[in-house]
This record gives sequence, structure tokens and C-alpha cells, in this order.
Amino acid sequence: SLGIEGGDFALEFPTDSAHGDYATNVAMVFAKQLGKNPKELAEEIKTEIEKALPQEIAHIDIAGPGFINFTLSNTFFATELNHIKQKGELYGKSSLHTGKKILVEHSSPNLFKAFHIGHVMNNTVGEAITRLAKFSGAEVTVISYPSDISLGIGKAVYIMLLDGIEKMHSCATDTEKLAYLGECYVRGTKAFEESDEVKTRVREITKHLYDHTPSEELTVYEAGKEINLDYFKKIVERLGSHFDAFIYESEAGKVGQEIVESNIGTVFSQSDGAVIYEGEKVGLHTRVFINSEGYPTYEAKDVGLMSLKFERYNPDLSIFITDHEQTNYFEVVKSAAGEINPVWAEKTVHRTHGRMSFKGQKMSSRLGGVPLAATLIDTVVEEVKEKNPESTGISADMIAIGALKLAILRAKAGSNINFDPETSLSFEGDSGPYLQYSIVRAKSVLNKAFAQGLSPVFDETKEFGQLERHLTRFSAVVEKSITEWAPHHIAMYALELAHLWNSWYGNTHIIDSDKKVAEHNLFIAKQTAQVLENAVRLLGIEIPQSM
RNA sequence: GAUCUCGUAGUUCAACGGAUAGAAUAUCGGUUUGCGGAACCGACGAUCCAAGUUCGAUUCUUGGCGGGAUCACCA
Repeated sequence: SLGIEGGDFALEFPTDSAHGDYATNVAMVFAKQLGKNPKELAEEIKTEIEKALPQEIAHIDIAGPGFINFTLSNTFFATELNHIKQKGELYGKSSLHTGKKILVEHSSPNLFKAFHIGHVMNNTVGEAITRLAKFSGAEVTVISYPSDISLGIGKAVYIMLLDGIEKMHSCATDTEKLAYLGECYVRGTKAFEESDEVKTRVREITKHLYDHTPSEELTVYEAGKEINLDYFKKIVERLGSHFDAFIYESEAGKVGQEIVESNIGTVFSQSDGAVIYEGEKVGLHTRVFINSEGYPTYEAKDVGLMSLKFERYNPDLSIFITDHEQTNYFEVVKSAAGEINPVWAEKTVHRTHGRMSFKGQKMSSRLGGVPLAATLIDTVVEEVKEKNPESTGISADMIAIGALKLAILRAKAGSNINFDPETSLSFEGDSGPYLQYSIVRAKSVLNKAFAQGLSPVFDETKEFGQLERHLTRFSAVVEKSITEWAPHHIAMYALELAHLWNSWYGNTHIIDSDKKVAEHNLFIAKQTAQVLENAVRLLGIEIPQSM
């Protein structure tokens, strides 16, 4: 009725709570087009809306250069708080992808190589995205893609044969076995560089592994692979992940090679004995898919992996997580894959994580220069126990991993994070333990009240403040995180909610002498704990019983 | 050199083109016997530079400066 058409205006949550619950810039966007003063236009819109004001809106204000601010009514918040109570652990769950199938691949290890801090970052981001996918209403399958075949592994197997398999079996613990296998990888690489004889032998071994030729090397390799895989399963379980299936690089390699070879002349071309994809024609760079020795490179293997993913799971969306260094690399693979089968490229989403850099010298000295995942976690566990000697093994682990995970997830995935355990990994303020503590504290008060015969009762006539208002925004934050596949929005939301909760706690005598007041306070405490727990769970952070 | 990415308080991170650029940490100063002080309250403190587009730019465009990544047979 005001003649407004087109244009880009927004309805948003104002950053300042004094500006109401929702705000729109619509008047400022269209003021020029209509030849009006933004504030006057805002007034006209306000008058128009007020003719049929829904009961969810308490009042409308015009502020600043022409913002229209909506303050929601208590009725709205009462309804929303009742939703939290009804939905419980499902509160905030979206239906964005209901009926769809989502495949997530993350934490892909390089067997025969150590599981290091980079894998922790990948796992943390991957697990959070997995949980977001599940909260989007989709049917989710989670897989990992272990690298189990390469020239590098051939080098490690060469050393294993040289030492004899007994050497590995004589290691007392799994940790020692892993350390030994890691050592083989390093020694193999060195031996390979130093002698042509070794090079020839390693190539032969690698060929046998690729072809699965029954041989001594295959036996040794299988034994090493099993130990590495067992360890992988253990450590990701400790981090809170479970995988439905694995697709091995050895499988993907074969499939990828066939696909690439059958598309030579169309998608790929031959050059210097290798099979390449000329990325320059689409503004990218050229990459080799099959090397001049006839082996598939990582590029061809990734094409094979995509093919297997769609063949086995037929997902509507296929998400995978890697280090951000692979961004440009994957653009090329995706472009080539898209020429073979457009669906693969359209439905594949690549998310990245950054690198963890260590600033403090203390960390590297304590960790001995090689930041293995387990060593990193153990170091943090020690700090937790130092802070609170009464922490049990399980809760100390949860707190340490929670601290690590939040340090990773509170930043936008893809950017590097600076990790200094002396300062950035604090247990106070914006931290994993702060979130955990907030929930534990809320549950503790609730339990104490139950023991006194009190239970939560909602008094819908109460005025609602910042805490209650923030609770009702959870669903919107979840949807934003799913749309962008960006877990850090959840992390920021959870930290702010925890802060509002602790602030409210400090100003409220929850178990008030007035029974009605106490019961209402308990209701708010309970819903807060619920929403906070839902958010923290989405991040893949566990909540200890006490801390 | 080409392409991509990033540059925000001392430090670690936020901010869909919006209002007085938010937090945390560090530093300084506080917290009325009240349920968990890993907490709460307060003070101090920042958009790399220069143009442009816009009613409005940390955000978009262009050009610098400074990190990081990728650029043919590693994964």
C-alpha cells in the first residue's frame, strides 16, 4: 500500500537490546526511491502496521536514522518459553533439510602417520557440522576417508620388512607400536632419498600393495594398517565422534583411475606422459590426475571418492572437511568432476578448518616439538587436574577436550587459530569450561531445590528480560549455522547465553522465600540449562556431572 | 610473478551494508554471609593506508602496504 517494491532490506536482531527485539531498515532503503525523508516514511509504515497489530508485538518505535524497532510482547515470550519446555533436547531443531540425505566426511587420517593437532581441528569442525546436519532434520551418514595407500606407505613398509615384523609385535603398548610405525615412515622417507636400490624396491612394494599381490609386504602392511586404524577409532571416540563407514583411498584410487582414463580426450588430456586437467580454461590451474608412472594421484583418487560417495549413499548434499590449504586444489578437482558428472559438483560442499599455530615456547617444549593429538589432550588434562585436583578422569577429559574444542569453534572455521595454552586456552571467560560450568551450576541449583520439595512452575505473567529473550533466539541461530555450515555462530550464541545466565544468577536469589517466585525462577533456570545444553551438544562438547 | 585468502583493543576472537564497532583475556578497582567465586559488577583500550560507491562502509569496488595458502606428476 506504500508502493514499496524490490530492494534489499533486512529484518534483524539489533545488537543493542535498547533497540527492541527486531529491527528493520526498510524505511531507509526506500526513502530515496520514494523521495521521502526516512524518518517520515518509517512513521507512515509504523502507522500502517499498527492498524492491525498482532498480539505478539508490544510496541513499535522509530529510532536513529530511520530504523523501525519492534518490541515483542510478553505473550510471545511466554509461548516460546513453553516451547522450550515441551521440546526439551529437541528444542531448536530445524526442518531445513527434512527428508533429505546428507553425507559428511571428516577426520580422514593418513594411516602410518601420526594423528596430530591438525586432525583435532578437522575432527572438531567436522563433528560440529555433523551434529548441525542431524539438527537440520536430514538423515545423516558420517564417513571417513583413510589414506591407506601411497608411495610413502610403501617406504614405511620397506623399513618394517627390514626390521622384521617381530619388532612391531615386541612393542609392549599400542602407543609404542604407533610410535614405531611413525618412525618407520620417517626412516623410510630418508632411506628412499639416499639410495636408488631402495627406490626400486619401494616402488615394487608399493605396486604389490596397490595390486593386492599376496606377498610378505602385504602381510606386514595389513598388520600395520590394522593397528593404525584401531588407534584412529579410539582417539576419535575420545573426541566424541563415531563413523558409520570408511571409504579407503585404495578403493577410491582404482575407481578414480578408471573414471579419469575413460574421460581422456574430453575432460582430461595427456601431457608429458601424464594425464592432466587443464584448469586454465576455467580460470584455475592445471593439475595432474594420473602420473607418468601410471598411478592415480590424489586428484584422481578424489574423483573416485566422489563417485563412490554418490554411488553408495546417493546424498542430496555431500559435505567434507579439510585443511584450508586444499581450497584451491579442490576447486580444480571439483571443476573436473563437474564436467564428468555435474551432480557431483553441485551437491558437494567443501568446508575448511585453519591451522593451529603455537606461540608459546613452553608448549612446544612440553610437547617435545611434535604436537600429537593425544599429547596435546593429555597436556591440557594435566592442567585441568592442576586447577582442580578432585576432577575425576572422565570429567577432566571432558573439560580438557571442551576447552580445546571451544577454542577452535569460537572462531570462523577456515581461519588459523593461534594457540597458546598459557593464555588462549583459559578455563575462564569465553571458554569451554565456562559453558560447562554454567550448565553444571544450573543443574546444581535445580537439584538443591528439588530436595527442598520445590519444582519449576512457569508464571506467564512475569516480565521477561534479556536472558529469556536470548533463549528464544536459539532456533534462528541454529538455522543460520546450518545455512552457512558455520558452527561458530552456535559457539558465540552459547557464550552470550552463559554470560546472561551467570549475570542473572548473580542478581537473583533463585530459591526465594516466596514459593511462587522461587518456582518461576526454577523454571527459567531449567529452560536456560536446556537451551545451553542443546547448544553445547551441537558443538560436540560433553557436559560433566560436576567440575 | 599469477590466483585465492586474511589484516579489528597489548593478546585471542565477534559484527546479515546500519544505530554509541561487541566479547574474552591482560592490567587496575570492587562483589551487602544467598542456592557452585571456573562466577558477577566497573574502569582502561581497536577497524593497516588512500581514493570511490552509498542516506550510512570493518563489510562492497579500485590501488597500495603487510601476513598466509595454492600454482604439473606428494598427500
